[in-house]
Amino acid sequence: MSQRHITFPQRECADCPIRHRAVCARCETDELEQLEAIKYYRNYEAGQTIIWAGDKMDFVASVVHGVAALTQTMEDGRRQMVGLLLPSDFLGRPNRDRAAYDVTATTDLQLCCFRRLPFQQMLSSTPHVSQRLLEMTLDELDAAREWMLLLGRKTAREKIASFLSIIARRNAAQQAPGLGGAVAFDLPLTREAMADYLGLTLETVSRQMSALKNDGIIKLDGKRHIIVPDFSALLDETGDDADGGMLS
Amino acid sequence: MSQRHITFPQRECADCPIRHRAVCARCETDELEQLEAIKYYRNYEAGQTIIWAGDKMDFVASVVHGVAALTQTMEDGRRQMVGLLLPSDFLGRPNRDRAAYDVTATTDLQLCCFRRLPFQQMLSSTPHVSQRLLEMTLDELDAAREWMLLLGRKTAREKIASFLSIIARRNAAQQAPGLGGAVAFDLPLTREAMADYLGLTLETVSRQMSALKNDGIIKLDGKRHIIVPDFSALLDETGDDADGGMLS
DNA sequence: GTTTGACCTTGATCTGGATCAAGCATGCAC
DNA sequence: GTGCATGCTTGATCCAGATCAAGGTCAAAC
Repeated sequence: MSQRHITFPQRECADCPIRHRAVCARCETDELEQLEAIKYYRNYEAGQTIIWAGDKMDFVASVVHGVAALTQTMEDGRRQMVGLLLPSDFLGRPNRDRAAYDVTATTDLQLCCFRRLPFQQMLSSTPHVSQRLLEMTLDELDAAREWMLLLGRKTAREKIASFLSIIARRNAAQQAPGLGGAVAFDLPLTREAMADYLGLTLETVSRQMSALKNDGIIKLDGKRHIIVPDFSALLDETGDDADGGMLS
Repeated sequence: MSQRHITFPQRECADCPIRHRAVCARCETDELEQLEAIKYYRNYEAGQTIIWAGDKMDFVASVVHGVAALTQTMEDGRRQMVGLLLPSDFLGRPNRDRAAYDVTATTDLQLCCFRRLPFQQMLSSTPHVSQRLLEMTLDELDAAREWMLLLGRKTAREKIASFLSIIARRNAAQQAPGLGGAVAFDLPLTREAMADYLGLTLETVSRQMSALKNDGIIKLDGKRHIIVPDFSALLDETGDDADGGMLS
Protein backbone atom coordinates (compact mmCIF):
# COMPACT_ATOMS: atom_id res chain seq x y z
CA MET A 1 0.00 0.00 0.00
CA SER A 2 1.29 3.40 -0.98
CA GLN A 3 2.61 5.78 1.63
CA ARG A 4 1.34 8.91 -0.05
CA HIS A 5 0.75 11.55 2.56
CA ILE A 6 -2.63 13.30 2.73
CA THR A 7 -3.10 16.55 4.54
CA PHE A 8 -6.46 18.16 4.66
CA PRO A 9 -6.33 21.29 6.79
CA GLN A 10 -7.78 20.98 10.28
CA ARG A 11 -9.80 23.93 11.37
CA GLU A 12 -12.01 25.68 13.82
CA CYS A 13 -15.69 24.81 13.50
CA ALA A 14 -16.36 28.43 12.58
CA ASP A 15 -14.81 28.03 9.15
CA CYS A 16 -15.61 24.38 8.54
CA PRO A 17 -16.98 23.70 5.06
CA ILE A 18 -19.82 21.56 6.41
CA ARG A 19 -20.64 23.79 9.37
CA HIS A 20 -24.20 24.45 8.22
CA ARG A 21 -25.16 21.08 6.79
CA ALA A 22 -23.73 18.49 9.19
CA VAL A 23 -25.03 17.19 12.50
CA CYS A 24 -23.74 20.39 14.10
CA ALA A 25 -25.72 22.62 11.73
CA ARG A 26 -28.11 23.97 14.30
CA CYS A 27 -25.66 24.40 17.17
CA GLU A 28 -25.20 27.73 18.92
CA THR A 29 -21.73 29.00 19.83
CA ASP A 30 -21.70 27.37 23.26
CA GLU A 31 -22.87 24.05 21.87
CA LEU A 32 -20.15 24.19 19.23
CA GLU A 33 -17.61 24.63 21.99
CA GLN A 34 -18.85 21.45 23.63
CA LEU A 35 -18.43 19.63 20.31
CA GLU A 36 -14.96 21.10 19.74
CA ALA A 37 -13.93 19.57 23.04
CA ILE A 38 -14.73 16.02 21.94
CA LYS A 39 -13.77 16.20 18.28
CA TYR A 40 -10.65 15.21 16.37
CA TYR A 41 -9.85 14.80 12.68
CA ARG A 42 -8.83 11.67 10.83
CA ASN A 43 -7.60 11.43 7.26
CA TYR A 44 -7.74 8.38 5.01
CA GLU A 45 -6.54 7.84 1.51
CA ALA A 46 -8.60 6.48 -1.36
CA GLY A 47 -9.14 2.75 -1.01
CA GLN A 48 -8.39 2.50 2.70
CA THR A 49 -10.73 0.59 4.97
CA ILE A 50 -11.93 2.74 7.83
CA ILE A 51 -13.56 -0.04 9.80
CA TRP A 52 -14.81 -3.59 9.32
CA ALA A 53 -18.33 -4.75 10.15
CA GLY A 54 -18.29 -6.03 13.73
CA ASP A 55 -15.31 -3.96 14.83
CA LYS A 56 -15.48 -1.84 17.94
CA MET A 57 -16.24 1.72 17.02
CA ASP A 58 -15.50 4.30 19.68
CA PHE A 59 -16.48 7.33 17.63
CA VAL A 60 -19.14 8.74 15.38
CA ALA A 61 -18.19 11.21 12.67
CA SER A 62 -19.11 13.71 9.99
CA VAL A 63 -17.59 13.45 6.54
CA VAL A 64 -15.75 16.73 5.92
CA HIS A 65 -14.02 16.02 2.58
CA GLY A 66 -14.28 13.06 0.23
CA VAL A 67 -16.56 10.06 -0.02
CA ALA A 68 -17.02 6.93 2.11
CA ALA A 69 -19.01 3.78 1.33
CA LEU A 70 -20.91 1.40 3.62
CA THR A 71 -20.87 -2.13 2.23
CA GLN A 72 -22.36 -5.47 3.19
CA THR A 73 -20.65 -8.69 2.15
CA MET A 74 -22.22 -12.14 1.96
CA GLU A 75 -20.30 -15.28 2.89
CA ASP A 76 -19.68 -16.19 -0.75
CA GLY A 77 -18.34 -12.74 -1.54
CA ARG A 78 -21.37 -11.04 -3.10
CA ARG A 79 -21.22 -7.40 -2.09
CA GLN A 80 -23.83 -4.66 -1.92
CA MET A 81 -23.14 -1.05 -1.05
CA VAL A 82 -25.82 0.20 1.36
CA GLY A 83 -24.65 3.74 2.04
CA LEU A 84 -22.66 6.41 0.24
CA LEU A 85 -21.48 9.18 2.54
CA LEU A 86 -20.68 12.54 0.98
CA PRO A 87 -19.47 15.67 2.79
CA SER A 88 -21.71 16.55 5.77
CA ASP A 89 -23.12 13.00 6.04
CA PHE A 90 -23.00 11.25 9.38
CA LEU A 91 -21.18 8.00 10.11
CA GLY A 92 -21.97 5.64 12.96
CA ARG A 93 -24.93 4.99 15.21
CA PRO A 94 -25.24 6.40 18.70
CA ASN A 95 -25.73 3.71 21.35
CA ARG A 96 -24.14 1.07 19.18
CA ASP A 97 -20.51 0.22 19.87
CA ARG A 98 -19.79 -2.00 16.89
CA ALA A 99 -19.89 -1.18 13.18
CA ALA A 100 -22.76 -2.83 11.32
CA TYR A 101 -21.14 -2.48 7.87
CA ASP A 102 -17.71 -2.31 6.29
CA VAL A 103 -16.73 1.33 5.81
CA THR A 104 -14.16 2.33 3.20
CA ALA A 105 -12.84 5.60 1.82
CA THR A 106 -13.54 5.64 -1.92
CA THR A 107 -11.64 8.92 -2.34
CA ASP A 108 -9.20 10.69 -0.07
CA LEU A 109 -11.27 11.43 2.97
CA GLN A 110 -11.36 13.60 6.07
CA LEU A 111 -13.61 12.72 8.99
CA CYS A 112 -14.49 14.97 11.90
CA CYS A 113 -14.79 12.36 14.66
CA PHE A 114 -16.59 12.75 17.98
CA ARG A 115 -15.81 10.44 20.86
CA ARG A 116 -18.87 8.25 21.13
CA LEU A 117 -19.72 8.39 24.81
CA PRO A 118 -19.55 12.16 25.24
CA PHE A 119 -21.43 12.53 21.95
CA GLN A 120 -24.22 10.35 23.32
CA GLN A 121 -24.31 12.56 26.39
CA MET A 122 -24.74 15.58 24.16
CA LEU A 123 -27.58 13.89 22.31
CA SER A 124 -29.56 13.70 25.53
CA SER A 125 -28.67 17.19 26.66
CA THR A 126 -28.62 19.16 23.42
CA PRO A 127 -31.88 19.15 21.42
CA HIS A 128 -30.20 21.00 18.57
CA VAL A 129 -27.98 18.02 17.95
CA SER A 130 -30.59 15.29 18.33
CA GLN A 131 -33.14 17.15 16.22
CA ARG A 132 -30.64 17.61 13.44
CA LEU A 133 -29.62 13.96 13.65
CA LEU A 134 -33.26 12.88 13.40
CA GLU A 135 -33.75 15.04 10.34
CA MET A 136 -30.59 13.68 8.69
CA THR A 137 -31.60 10.10 9.49
CA LEU A 138 -35.04 10.64 7.95
CA ASP A 139 -33.35 12.06 4.83
CA GLU A 140 -31.14 9.00 4.65
CA LEU A 141 -34.16 6.75 4.97
CA ASP A 142 -35.82 8.54 2.06
CA ALA A 143 -32.62 8.14 0.04
CA ALA A 144 -32.52 4.45 0.96
CA ARG A 145 -36.08 4.05 -0.34
CA GLU A 146 -35.22 5.69 -3.67
CA TRP A 147 -32.28 3.32 -3.82
CA MET A 148 -34.58 0.32 -3.22
CA LEU A 149 -36.69 1.33 -6.21
CA LEU A 150 -33.50 1.52 -8.24
CA LEU A 151 -32.25 -1.89 -7.09
CA GLY A 152 -35.57 -3.66 -7.40
CA ARG A 153 -37.07 -2.28 -10.57
CA LYS A 154 -34.73 -0.25 -12.76
CA THR A 155 -32.85 -1.50 -15.82
CA ALA A 156 -29.06 -1.37 -15.95
CA ARG A 157 -29.16 1.75 -18.14
CA GLU A 158 -31.61 3.49 -15.78
CA LYS A 159 -29.45 2.54 -12.81
CA ILE A 160 -26.36 4.13 -14.34
CA ALA A 161 -28.24 7.27 -15.39
CA SER A 162 -29.78 7.54 -11.91
CA PHE A 163 -26.41 7.16 -10.22
CA LEU A 164 -24.80 9.80 -12.42
CA SER A 165 -27.63 12.25 -11.76
CA ILE A 166 -27.39 11.65 -8.00
CA ILE A 167 -23.68 12.40 -8.02
CA ALA A 168 -24.15 15.39 -10.30
CA ARG A 169 -26.88 16.79 -8.08
CA ARG A 170 -24.98 16.37 -4.83
CA ASN A 171 -21.92 17.93 -6.44
CA ALA A 172 -23.92 20.84 -7.77
CA ALA A 173 -25.36 21.46 -4.31
CA GLN A 174 -21.93 22.61 -3.16
CA GLN A 175 -20.48 24.16 -6.26
CA ALA A 176 -20.87 26.80 -8.90
CA PRO A 177 -24.28 26.76 -10.59
CA GLY A 178 -23.97 25.03 -13.97
CA LEU A 179 -24.60 27.05 -17.08
CA GLY A 180 -27.60 26.11 -19.16
CA GLY A 181 -28.11 22.43 -18.42
CA ALA A 182 -24.45 21.40 -18.81
CA VAL A 183 -22.75 19.74 -15.84
CA ALA A 184 -19.34 18.18 -15.24
CA PHE A 185 -17.98 16.21 -12.30
CA ASP A 186 -15.61 13.47 -11.21
CA LEU A 187 -16.87 10.01 -10.31
CA PRO A 188 -15.97 9.21 -6.71
CA LEU A 189 -16.16 5.45 -7.34
CA THR A 190 -14.40 2.82 -9.43
CA ARG A 191 -16.49 0.79 -11.88
CA GLU A 192 -16.45 -2.03 -9.36
CA ALA A 193 -17.76 0.16 -6.54
CA MET A 194 -20.44 1.51 -8.88
CA ALA A 195 -21.44 -2.09 -9.56
CA ASP A 196 -21.68 -2.70 -5.80
CA TYR A 197 -23.81 0.41 -5.45
CA LEU A 198 -26.16 -0.53 -8.30
CA GLY A 199 -26.49 -4.28 -7.87
CA LEU A 200 -24.73 -4.99 -11.19
CA THR A 201 -21.43 -6.47 -12.35
CA LEU A 202 -18.55 -4.20 -13.25
CA GLU A 203 -18.76 -5.39 -16.88
CA THR A 204 -22.38 -4.26 -17.15
CA VAL A 205 -21.47 -0.90 -15.61
CA SER A 206 -18.71 -0.47 -18.16
CA ARG A 207 -20.94 -1.43 -21.07
CA GLN A 208 -23.76 0.90 -20.04
CA MET A 209 -21.33 3.77 -19.52
CA SER A 210 -20.08 3.16 -23.06
CA ALA A 211 -23.66 3.02 -24.33
CA LEU A 212 -24.55 6.37 -22.72
CA LYS A 213 -21.36 7.81 -24.19
CA ASN A 214 -22.16 6.48 -27.67
CA ASP A 215 -25.68 7.89 -27.40
CA GLY A 216 -24.25 11.32 -26.58
CA ILE A 217 -25.85 11.48 -23.14
CA ILE A 218 -22.47 11.81 -21.44
CA LYS A 219 -18.87 12.46 -22.48
CA LEU A 220 -15.85 10.91 -20.79
CA ASP A 221 -12.61 12.74 -20.15
CA GLY A 222 -10.39 9.98 -18.85
CA LYS A 223 -12.19 7.21 -16.96
CA ARG A 224 -13.50 9.27 -14.12
CA HIS A 225 -14.36 12.76 -15.36
CA ILE A 226 -17.91 13.00 -16.71
CA ILE A 227 -19.37 15.79 -18.82
CA VAL A 228 -23.14 15.94 -19.21
CA PRO A 229 -23.95 18.30 -22.09
CA ASP A 230 -27.70 18.27 -21.36
CA PHE A 231 -28.71 17.32 -17.86
CA SER A 232 -32.38 16.90 -18.73
CA ALA A 233 -31.41 14.32 -21.38
CA LEU A 234 -29.68 12.36 -18.60
CA LEU A 235 -32.75 12.64 -16.38
CA ASP A 236 -34.87 11.22 -19.22
CA GLU A 237 -32.78 8.05 -18.97
CA THR A 238 -33.32 7.55 -15.24
CA GLY A 239 -36.89 6.26 -15.48
CA ASP A 240 -37.99 8.79 -12.85
CA ASP A 241 -40.88 11.20 -13.21
CA ALA A 242 -40.00 14.06 -15.50
CA ASP A 243 -41.02 16.59 -12.87
CA GLY A 244 -38.92 15.05 -10.12
CA GLY A 245 -42.00 14.20 -8.13
CA MET A 246 -43.15 17.82 -7.83
CA LEU A 247 -46.85 18.30 -7.40
CA SER A 248 -49.20 20.97 -8.63
CA MET B 1 -65.69 -2.25 -2.94
CA SER B 2 -67.08 -4.33 -0.13
CA GLN B 3 -68.76 -2.70 2.84
CA ARG B 4 -67.60 -5.21 5.37
CA HIS B 5 -67.42 -3.54 8.73
CA ILE B 6 -64.22 -3.70 10.76
CA THR B 7 -64.13 -2.92 14.43
CA PHE B 8 -60.93 -3.09 16.34
CA PRO B 9 -61.45 -2.00 19.93
CA GLN B 10 -60.31 1.51 20.78
CA ARG B 11 -58.64 1.80 24.11
CA GLU B 12 -56.77 3.78 26.68
CA CYS B 13 -53.04 3.98 26.12
CA ALA B 14 -52.55 2.08 29.36
CA ASP B 15 -53.75 -1.20 27.85
CA CYS B 16 -52.64 -0.63 24.28
CA PRO B 17 -50.89 -3.66 22.75
CA ILE B 18 -48.04 -1.54 21.38
CA ARG B 19 -47.64 0.69 24.42
CA HIS B 20 -44.06 -0.38 25.06
CA ARG B 21 -42.75 -0.66 21.53
CA ALA B 22 -44.20 2.30 19.63
CA VAL B 23 -43.13 5.92 19.46
CA CYS B 24 -44.79 6.43 22.86
CA ALA B 25 -42.77 3.63 24.48
CA ARG B 26 -40.71 5.85 26.74
CA CYS B 27 -43.46 8.27 27.75
CA GLU B 28 -44.31 8.94 31.37
CA THR B 29 -47.91 9.18 32.52
CA ASP B 30 -48.17 12.93 31.97
CA GLU B 31 -46.66 12.66 28.50
CA LEU B 32 -49.10 9.91 27.61
CA GLU B 33 -51.92 12.24 28.59
CA GLN B 34 -50.61 14.82 26.16
CA LEU B 35 -50.59 12.19 23.43
CA GLU B 36 -54.08 10.97 24.34
CA ALA B 37 -55.32 14.50 23.74
CA ILE B 38 -54.18 14.56 20.12
CA LYS B 39 -54.79 10.97 19.14
CA TYR B 40 -57.64 9.22 17.34
CA TYR B 41 -58.06 5.78 15.81
CA ARG B 42 -58.69 4.87 12.19
CA ASN B 43 -59.57 1.45 10.81
CA TYR B 44 -59.01 0.22 7.27
CA GLU B 45 -59.83 -3.04 5.62
CA ALA B 46 -57.41 -5.22 3.69
CA GLY B 47 -56.65 -3.75 0.29
CA GLN B 48 -57.72 -0.20 1.07
CA THR B 49 -55.49 2.70 0.14
CA ILE B 50 -54.71 4.88 3.13
CA ILE B 51 -53.08 7.68 1.21
CA TRP B 52 -51.55 8.38 -2.20
CA ALA B 53 -48.07 9.77 -2.72
CA GLY B 54 -48.35 13.54 -2.92
CA ASP B 55 -51.56 13.77 -0.90
CA LYS B 56 -51.81 16.12 2.02
CA MET B 57 -51.22 14.25 5.23
CA ASP B 58 -52.37 15.94 8.40
CA PHE B 59 -51.44 13.17 10.77
CA VAL B 60 -48.68 10.78 11.70
CA ALA B 61 -49.53 7.39 13.18
CA SER B 62 -48.55 4.17 14.87
CA VAL B 63 -49.72 0.84 13.48
CA VAL B 64 -51.71 -0.86 16.26
CA HIS B 65 -53.07 -3.93 14.45
CA GLY B 66 -52.39 -5.28 10.97
CA VAL B 67 -49.89 -4.46 8.25
CA ALA B 68 -49.43 -1.47 5.94
CA ALA B 69 -47.15 -1.13 2.91
CA LEU B 70 -45.32 1.88 1.48
CA THR B 71 -44.96 1.60 -2.28
CA GLN B 72 -43.35 3.63 -5.05
CA THR B 73 -44.72 3.48 -8.57
CA MET B 74 -42.91 4.46 -11.77
CA GLU B 75 -44.68 6.13 -14.67
CA ASP B 76 -44.90 2.91 -16.63
CA GLY B 77 -46.39 1.02 -13.70
CA ARG B 78 -43.36 -0.74 -12.29
CA ARG B 79 -43.85 -0.90 -8.51
CA GLN B 80 -41.46 -1.36 -5.61
CA MET B 81 -42.48 -1.68 -2.00
CA VAL B 82 -40.14 0.44 0.16
CA GLY B 83 -41.60 -0.07 3.61
CA LEU B 84 -43.61 -2.71 5.44
CA LEU B 85 -45.19 -1.41 8.63
CA LEU B 86 -46.07 -3.95 11.29
CA PRO B 87 -47.66 -3.26 14.69
CA SER B 88 -45.78 -0.53 16.61
CA ASP B 89 -44.15 0.89 13.43
CA PHE B 90 -44.46 4.59 12.72
CA LEU B 91 -46.11 6.12 9.66
CA GLY B 92 -45.42 9.60 8.33
CA ARG B 93 -42.66 12.12 8.64
CA PRO B 94 -42.76 15.04 11.03
CA ASN B 95 -42.34 18.41 9.29
CA ARG B 96 -43.54 17.02 5.98
CA ASP B 97 -47.14 17.69 5.04
CA ARG B 98 -47.42 15.45 2.00
CA ALA B 99 -47.06 11.69 1.70
CA ALA B 100 -43.90 10.60 -0.13
CA TYR B 101 -45.21 7.10 -0.95
CA ASP B 102 -48.48 5.31 -1.57
CA VAL B 103 -49.66 3.70 1.65
CA THR B 104 -52.04 0.74 1.61
CA ALA B 105 -53.46 -1.64 4.19
CA THR B 106 -52.40 -5.16 3.20
CA THR B 107 -54.49 -6.67 6.02
CA ASP B 108 -57.26 -5.19 8.13
CA LEU B 109 -55.52 -2.38 9.93
CA GLN B 110 -55.86 -0.06 12.88
CA LEU B 111 -53.84 3.14 13.12
CA CYS B 112 -53.41 5.29 16.19
CA CYS B 113 -53.18 8.72 14.54
CA PHE B 114 -51.73 11.89 16.03
CA ARG B 115 -52.62 15.28 14.60
CA ARG B 116 -49.44 16.38 12.88
CA LEU B 117 -48.95 19.90 14.16
CA PRO B 118 -49.42 19.18 17.86
CA PHE B 119 -47.28 16.06 17.45
CA GLN B 120 -44.48 18.20 16.02
CA GLN B 121 -44.84 20.48 19.03
CA MET B 122 -44.41 17.49 21.29
CA LEU B 123 -41.30 16.41 19.41
CA SER B 124 -39.64 19.68 20.37
CA SER B 125 -40.87 19.66 23.91
CA THR B 126 -40.73 15.97 24.84
CA PRO B 127 -37.32 14.33 24.56
CA HIS B 128 -38.84 10.93 25.33
CA VAL B 129 -40.79 11.07 22.10
CA SER B 130 -38.05 12.43 19.86
CA GLN B 131 -35.44 10.06 21.30
CA ARG B 132 -37.70 7.09 20.68
CA LEU B 133 -38.48 8.29 17.16
CA LEU B 134 -34.76 8.64 16.41
CA GLU B 135 -34.13 5.11 17.63
CA MET B 136 -37.02 3.73 15.55
CA THR B 137 -35.84 5.61 12.47
CA LEU B 138 -32.32 4.23 12.87
CA ASP B 139 -33.80 0.73 13.16
CA GLU B 140 -35.77 1.31 9.97
CA LEU B 141 -32.64 2.49 8.21
CA ASP B 142 -30.85 -0.71 9.24
CA ALA B 143 -33.81 -2.73 7.95
CA ALA B 144 -33.74 -0.76 4.68
CA ARG B 145 -30.07 -1.63 4.27
CA GLU B 146 -30.71 -5.34 4.78
CA TRP B 147 -33.45 -5.01 2.20
CA MET B 148 -31.02 -3.36 -0.25
CA LEU B 149 -28.70 -6.36 0.03
CA LEU B 150 -31.68 -8.58 -0.68
CA LEU B 151 -32.79 -6.53 -3.71
CA GLY B 152 -29.34 -6.08 -5.17
CA ARG B 153 -27.66 -9.41 -4.65
CA LYS B 154 -29.93 -12.25 -3.58
CA THR B 155 -31.43 -14.91 -5.85
CA ALA B 156 -35.19 -15.33 -6.11
CA ARG B 157 -35.11 -18.33 -3.78
CA GLU B 158 -33.00 -16.46 -1.22
CA LYS B 159 -35.36 -13.49 -1.44
CA ILE B 160 -38.40 -15.64 -0.67
CA ALA B 161 -36.66 -17.45 2.20
CA SER B 162 -35.47 -14.12 3.62
CA PHE B 163 -38.95 -12.63 3.43
CA LEU B 164 -40.52 -15.62 5.15
CA SER B 165 -37.95 -15.53 7.92
CA ILE B 166 -38.49 -11.80 8.45
CA ILE B 167 -42.23 -12.29 8.82
CA ALA B 168 -41.75 -15.33 11.04
CA ARG B 169 -39.34 -13.45 13.26
CA ARG B 170 -41.51 -10.36 13.62
CA ASN B 171 -44.49 -12.57 14.37
CA ALA B 172 -42.59 -14.54 16.95
CA ALA B 173 -41.54 -11.33 18.67
CA GLN B 174 -45.13 -10.84 19.78
CA GLN B 175 -46.39 -14.34 20.25
CA ALA B 176 -45.89 -17.61 22.03
CA PRO B 177 -42.36 -18.97 21.76
CA GLY B 178 -42.25 -21.74 19.14
CA LEU B 179 -41.44 -25.26 20.23
CA GLY B 180 -38.21 -26.73 18.97
CA GLY B 181 -37.54 -24.89 15.70
CA ALA B 182 -41.09 -25.19 14.27
CA VAL B 183 -42.94 -22.00 13.41
CA ALA B 184 -46.27 -21.19 11.78
CA PHE B 185 -47.76 -17.90 10.63
CA ASP B 186 -50.03 -16.20 8.11
CA LEU B 187 -48.61 -14.23 5.21
CA PRO B 188 -49.80 -10.62 5.43
CA LEU B 189 -49.26 -10.08 1.69
CA THR B 190 -50.62 -11.40 -1.60
CA ARG B 191 -48.18 -12.99 -4.04
CA GLU B 192 -48.26 -9.75 -6.01
CA ALA B 193 -47.39 -7.64 -2.95
CA MET B 194 -44.60 -10.09 -2.11
CA ALA B 195 -43.29 -9.57 -5.64
CA ASP B 196 -43.35 -5.80 -5.09
CA TYR B 197 -41.48 -6.27 -1.84
CA LEU B 198 -38.83 -8.52 -3.34
CA GLY B 199 -38.27 -6.95 -6.76
CA LEU B 200 -39.65 -10.03 -8.55
CA THR B 201 -42.74 -10.90 -10.62
CA LEU B 202 -45.66 -12.66 -9.00
CA GLU B 203 -45.03 -15.72 -11.18
CA THR B 204 -41.50 -16.06 -9.85
CA VAL B 205 -42.77 -15.67 -6.28
CA SER B 206 -45.31 -18.43 -6.88
CA ARG B 207 -42.74 -20.75 -8.46
CA GLN B 208 -40.22 -20.28 -5.67
CA MET B 209 -42.87 -20.82 -3.01
CA SER B 210 -43.75 -24.10 -4.75
CA ALA B 211 -40.07 -25.01 -4.91
CA LEU B 212 -39.57 -24.42 -1.18
CA LYS B 213 -42.70 -26.48 -0.53
CA ASN B 214 -41.48 -29.32 -2.75
CA ASP B 215 -38.12 -29.25 -0.99
CA GLY B 216 -39.85 -29.60 2.38
CA ILE B 217 -38.58 -26.27 3.71
CA ILE B 218 -42.15 -24.99 4.19
CA LYS B 219 -45.67 -26.42 4.17
CA LEU B 220 -48.71 -24.55 2.90
CA ASP B 221 -52.14 -24.72 4.52
CA GLY B 222 -54.25 -22.80 2.04
CA LYS B 223 -52.46 -20.05 0.15
CA ARG B 224 -51.54 -17.87 3.07
CA HIS B 225 -50.82 -20.03 6.12
CA ILE B 226 -47.20 -21.14 6.29
CA ILE B 227 -45.74 -23.87 8.45
CA VAL B 228 -41.97 -24.04 8.85
CA PRO B 229 -41.06 -27.43 10.33
CA ASP B 230 -37.41 -26.48 10.85
CA PHE B 231 -36.67 -22.79 11.08
CA SER B 232 -32.92 -23.22 10.77
CA ALA B 233 -33.45 -25.03 7.44
CA LEU B 234 -35.28 -21.93 6.22
CA LEU B 235 -32.46 -19.72 7.43
CA ASP B 236 -29.99 -21.83 5.46
CA GLU B 237 -31.85 -20.79 2.32
CA THR B 238 -31.62 -17.04 2.97
CA GLY B 239 -27.97 -16.64 2.02
CA ASP B 240 -27.31 -14.81 5.31
CA ASP B 241 -24.57 -15.66 7.75
CA ALA B 242 -25.41 -18.76 9.72
CA ASP B 243 -24.84 -16.94 13.00
CA GLY B 244 -27.10 -14.04 12.13
CA GLY B 245 -24.21 -11.61 12.22
CA MET B 246 -23.39 -12.32 15.86
CA LEU B 247 -19.83 -11.73 16.86
CA SER B 248 -17.55 -13.48 19.26
C1' DG C 1 12.01 2.90 -20.88
C1' DT C 2 10.42 -1.28 -19.23
C1' DT C 3 7.79 -3.76 -15.92
C1' DT C 4 4.02 -4.15 -12.97
C1' DG C 5 -0.48 -3.90 -11.33
C1' DA C 6 -4.84 -1.57 -10.91
C1' DC C 7 -8.52 -0.38 -13.52
C1' DC C 8 -11.30 -0.51 -17.49
C1' DT C 9 -13.33 -2.14 -22.04
C1' DT C 10 -15.14 -5.34 -25.21
C1' DG C 11 -16.53 -9.90 -27.12
C1' DA C 12 -18.85 -14.55 -26.81
C1' DT C 13 -21.83 -17.31 -24.44
C1' DC C 14 -24.98 -18.72 -20.82
C1' DT C 15 -28.90 -18.51 -17.65
C1' DG C 16 -32.22 -16.91 -13.99
C1' DG C 17 -35.99 -14.61 -13.93
C1' DA C 18 -39.29 -11.98 -17.03
C1' DT C 19 -42.90 -12.37 -20.16
C1' DC C 20 -46.68 -14.46 -22.50
C1' DA C 21 -50.34 -17.65 -21.96
C1' DA C 22 -53.49 -21.07 -20.02
C1' DG C 23 -56.04 -22.84 -16.54
C1' DC C 24 -57.36 -23.82 -11.45
C1' DA C 25 -59.39 -22.64 -6.69
C1' DT C 26 -62.02 -20.12 -3.71
C1' DG C 27 -65.43 -17.11 -2.20
C1' DC C 28 -68.80 -13.68 -2.89
C1' DA C 29 -73.13 -11.80 -5.34
C1' DC C 30 -77.22 -12.98 -7.13
C1' DG D 1 -77.23 -23.49 -7.18
C1' DT D 2 -74.61 -20.27 -11.34
C1' DG D 3 -71.65 -16.59 -12.64
C1' DC D 4 -67.87 -13.95 -11.92
C1' DA D 5 -63.81 -11.87 -9.95
C1' DT D 6 -59.68 -12.25 -7.46
C1' DG D 7 -55.75 -14.59 -6.46
C1' DC D 8 -52.75 -18.33 -7.48
C1' DT D 9 -50.19 -21.97 -10.18
C1' DT D 10 -47.85 -23.89 -13.99
C1' DG D 11 -45.92 -24.25 -18.74
C1' DA D 12 -43.31 -22.37 -22.86
C1' DT D 13 -40.39 -19.06 -24.52
C1' DC D 14 -37.43 -15.02 -24.41
C1' DC D 15 -33.89 -11.77 -23.17
C1' DA D 16 -31.19 -8.53 -20.02
C1' DG D 17 -27.60 -8.99 -17.53
C1' DA D 18 -24.21 -12.48 -15.60
C1' DT D 19 -20.27 -15.05 -16.56
C1' DC D 20 -16.10 -16.36 -18.86
C1' DA D 21 -12.32 -14.63 -21.39
C1' DA D 22 -9.11 -11.57 -23.63
C1' DG D 23 -6.90 -7.26 -24.16
C1' DG D 24 -6.22 -2.26 -23.60
C1' DT D 25 -4.63 2.04 -20.85
C1' DC D 26 -2.18 4.48 -17.63
C1' DA D 27 0.73 5.76 -13.84
C1' DA D 28 3.90 4.48 -10.51
C1' DA D 29 8.22 1.76 -9.43
C1' DC D 30 12.41 0.32 -10.76
